[in-house]
Amino acid sequence: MPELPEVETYVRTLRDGCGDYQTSVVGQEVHEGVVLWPRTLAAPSESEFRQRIKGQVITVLGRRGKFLDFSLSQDHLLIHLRMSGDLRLESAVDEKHQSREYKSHDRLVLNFAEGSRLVFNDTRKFGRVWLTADPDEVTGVLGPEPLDESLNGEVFFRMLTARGRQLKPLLMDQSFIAGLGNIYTDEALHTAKLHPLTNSRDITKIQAAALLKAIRAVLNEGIRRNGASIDWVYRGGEFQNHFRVYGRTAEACPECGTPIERLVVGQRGTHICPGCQRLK
DNA sequence: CACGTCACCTGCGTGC
DNA sequence: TGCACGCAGGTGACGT
Repeated sequence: MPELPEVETYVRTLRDGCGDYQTSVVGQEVHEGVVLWPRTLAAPSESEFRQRIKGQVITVLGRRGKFLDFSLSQDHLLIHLRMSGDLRLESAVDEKHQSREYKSHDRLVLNFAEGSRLVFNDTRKFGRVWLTADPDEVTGVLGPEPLDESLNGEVFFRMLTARGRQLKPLLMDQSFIAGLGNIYTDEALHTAKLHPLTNSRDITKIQAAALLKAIRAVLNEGIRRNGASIDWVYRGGEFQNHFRVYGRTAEACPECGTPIERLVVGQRGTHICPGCQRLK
């Protein structure tokens, strides 16, 4: 499900409070960790997880690529939502949660000392959670953050031309750049007027700068619109109402009016405007 | 190193 | 109505 903007939205919501529940996970002491679907826990073992997380306090909530990074007193709790993961914070005073019931597809729960709880729900069971003293063991392989100022057109040009790969799979490779998924990659390539099959080695310096600018533009717009909500999983975002190409097969390109085409690249549905995005 | 294929999972929409 | 099929925001393990 989520790409960088959706994960960023979760982080901000959990950190700063949401809707009728104006509280933060930051400062919460974990009273108990409950594992409902064991494979959700990538590491450590379930027994060690429960023992080790008890009593730790959440001090900082951040994001690295598509990972949520909860800094705890001693460890880091890393969560990757993959395709269908969802997080919800339930208040201790919320009547309907007093029974402490679980919803279908709830996989892992953190019960906080003050009575509220954070629940990880994941229909497709692809999501994973890590508890580790060294988050680099998990996120160390990630490429740079696309919104990080230290990444500039010059650096990005060198990164692209150092490889000889199709642009779309390369942009979706988290070790190349962190946070882009199927939606934002299609949107960024369209904005930069680049075909997804273009070889990264053939990119000019100008095109590299334009692509980085496009990536940042679509990510920032996604964040500003609270992410994209498609289907039944993630609610609240509205970026899905502003897609230029993603999921708009046969509709008119907002730039030139040409019908948008769907192709498959690296097993993923890919949307392009054949007028704007030419393959040389 | 680049790329294709399958696996991991569940649920929804479509067409017969 | 039932049912097969294709599709879905992600990633990792293989084989070529």
